[in-house]
Parts: sequence; C-alpha cells; structure tokens
Amino acid sequence: MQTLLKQIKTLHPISKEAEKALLEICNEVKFHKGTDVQAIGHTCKTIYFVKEGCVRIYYYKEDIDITESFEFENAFVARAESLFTGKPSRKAIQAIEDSSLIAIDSNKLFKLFESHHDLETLFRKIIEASYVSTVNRIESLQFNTAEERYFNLIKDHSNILKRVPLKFIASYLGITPVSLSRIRAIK
Amino acid sequence: MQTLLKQIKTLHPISKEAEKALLEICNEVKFHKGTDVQAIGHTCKTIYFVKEGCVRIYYYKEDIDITESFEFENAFVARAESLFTGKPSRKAIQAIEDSSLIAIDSNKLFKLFESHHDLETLFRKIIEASYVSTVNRIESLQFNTAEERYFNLIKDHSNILKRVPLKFIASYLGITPVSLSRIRAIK
DNA sequence: GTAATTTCTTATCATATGTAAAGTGCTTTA
DNA sequence: TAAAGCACTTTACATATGATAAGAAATTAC
Repeated sequence: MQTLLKQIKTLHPISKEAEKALLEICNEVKFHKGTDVQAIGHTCKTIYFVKEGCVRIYYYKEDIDITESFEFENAFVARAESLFTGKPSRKAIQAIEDSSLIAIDSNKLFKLFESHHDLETLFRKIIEASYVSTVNRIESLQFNTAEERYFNLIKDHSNILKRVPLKFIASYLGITPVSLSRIRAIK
Repeated sequence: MQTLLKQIKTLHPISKEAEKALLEICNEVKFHKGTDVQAIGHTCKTIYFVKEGCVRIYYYKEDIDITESFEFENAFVARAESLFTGKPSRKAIQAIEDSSLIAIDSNKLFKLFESHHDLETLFRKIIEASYVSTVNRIESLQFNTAEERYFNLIKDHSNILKRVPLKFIASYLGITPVSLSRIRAIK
C-alpha cells in the first residue's frame, strides 16, 4: 500500500487518520495477463490503483474490441460512466500484463468523505486530473490525424510499444490495425 | 440567481449558509453575441453558469477556428485544462447568442470548500458529470462516423441547429463545413 | 432597402483510412 | 517438435473525408 500512499502525497496530502481510514477500505488484488478485472455489465463500485502492471478499459462496438484507455503504474482506474451514474457499464477492465491492483470500495469511500474532508478533496483532485486528460484526448481525436496521434502517444509513453499489443493501440487511436501498420511503415 | 440555486438543488442540495456564501462570490455578467467571455491566453479563474443564451469554448489549430464544446441554459462552463492546472488557456469562451452568465470566482470557491463541505461535494458532483460526458464524447469521436455523430448531436440537442451556426457544429464534430454539408444533404 | 459580408452548399479532385484477403513470423500447446 | 493460433504486415480496391473553388442563400451594415 506504500506506493498508493506515496502517490497520494504528490496529489493532496491527507491526515494520518484519513490514511488509516482509507487503508481499511483497500485491498490488494492480482490478475494474470489477459483476464478481466471487471466484466462488461457489471456496475462499477471499485476504484483501482495500479500498483504494478497495466490495464485497459475496453468495450465492443458491433463485435469489434475497442480499447478506450490504458493505465500504467501509479494511476487510478475506474469506469466513470458507471461509477458516477450507478448504471451497469458496457465496458470492462482487463489486465494487459500480470498486474497488482489496489481496490478501493467506492461506496465506503464516498461514506468516508463525510467524516474526512481531506479525502474528498484528494479524490476531487484525482477526478479533476482525469477530466483534464480526457479533455486533452478529445482535442487530439477531434483534429489531429491518426499519424499525429500515434507519434504523440509514443512520445508521451515511450515504453508503450513494449508493453501493449498494437491491436489495442490501434483502436485506442481510433483506427484499424491495418491503418496503424501503414503509419508505422512510414518511418 | 434563482436559476442557479434551482439547478443546484437537482444536483446536490446544500445548506442555507452554503447558499448564502456561494451567492456572495457570484455575480451576473452579460455578453453580446459573438463577443469573448474569456480570451485566449487568459488563465481561467472563473466558473460560469449559463443563465440565458449559449456559449462555446473554441481555440485555433493552425489558424482554423475549432469549437471544443457548446453549453446552453443551466450548464456550467469552464476551461478545465486551465482552471485545474493554473496554466494559461489556449482556448476562449465566446457567447454564441446574447447571454447572461453567472460568474463564480473559483479561488474564492475553493476557499469556501474548506468551511462548507457540502459545497465541495456539490462541485465534485458537477465535475464528475462533466467528466462522464467527456468520456462519452471520446467514445463517439473514437469510433462513430461523422454522420453518426451529427445525427446523435441533433437527437440530443433538438434545437441546436436553430441556435448554433453550422461552421461551429462542423468543427465540434471533427469535420469540415463542406463535409457537414454533404452529410446534411443525404437526408 | 441595397450592398457587402458571411454562411452554407455544390462540384471536382486528392488523400487518408477502411475492408478483405493473403502472407510472415512468433508464441502457445499438445 | 509439429501444428495451431495469434499478431502483425502488405497489397489491392472501396469509400469517406479533406482541399479548393465557385455559386447560392442568409445575414449584417450602411
């Protein structure tokens, strides 16, 4: 759990009591490469912190597997559209590598917000940061070419090519694996 | 200010004291159609609530005006990438119609969070909802065709065509005005 | 109310990306 | 170790969207 606490410290330091209360609703879970952490149709009631490994959120659009996002070490993962609305998710979370995640029970967490103001502030900031990164992603999808998006991705995540299959990267960029191959062949 | 309080009630009811404190950091501002509410390069320190009219967030990519988002009555507007990072924004907010906005001073608001827990919860929920809608927008940009995106937009905002010029809608959808004309000609 | 400007549409051609199919090489597994 | 399966690439062709330019329609300014 030390990695989680260390990461929290960089975002919004919390009191010892809040730390203790938080740890009580956390537990570590491990998943093998390729297995679903949470399945499609499940209502998201857990926020995960990636301690080791990496995961993706994916869904099916007309039988085609589409990767919505990747998360690596020290990132938080949840299916926002389910977690914040209480509706079942059409999306799943899957381990891309053998991964260790810290699972935080979201209902218990929201309860803790009432007694630990600093915990709510911490998670508000986490949500704000996620929000900013989705806004930036929209900008990229809206008017960058697939080629620009690909080269930006490997610039920001230099080791992603070693860790994530190209087929996942292709749908993440909004293109087919064939199209990605063409882009990669250029340079 | 009644419209703002009414909208808040539907999201997360707050105490009378919190209401009073909030109103003290709000003030109403009016803008004529076509004028900038906040300019490019300005660091966002205001959250707006649209009382009447509509606005858009836009920026320039290589001299081309791109609309990132629209907001209509009863919605909150802010340039998240600036508000939550403290950096100057490359984006502007512009009134599309003559509009009445309620301006909330964000620094004062964040200060109020310390004394009014329910205000923080309210704004956390507002951010959560914005986050969910950006996640949905990513899904749409990632794998829907321009045609699907257009018909979804007018389905969700039935009166948008009467209120917003097509050139803004085109860039919002990630296509050129010419391409939008073609799509509209189909049906 | 007319002229000027802006917005929108249409047409033509160029280009990027999609689809389908076949081939290559790597990994898994029996 | 051979066979099977999977990931990735390449090719050929189809289609959607972009770029440019010209014309029609709507809006704005005087």
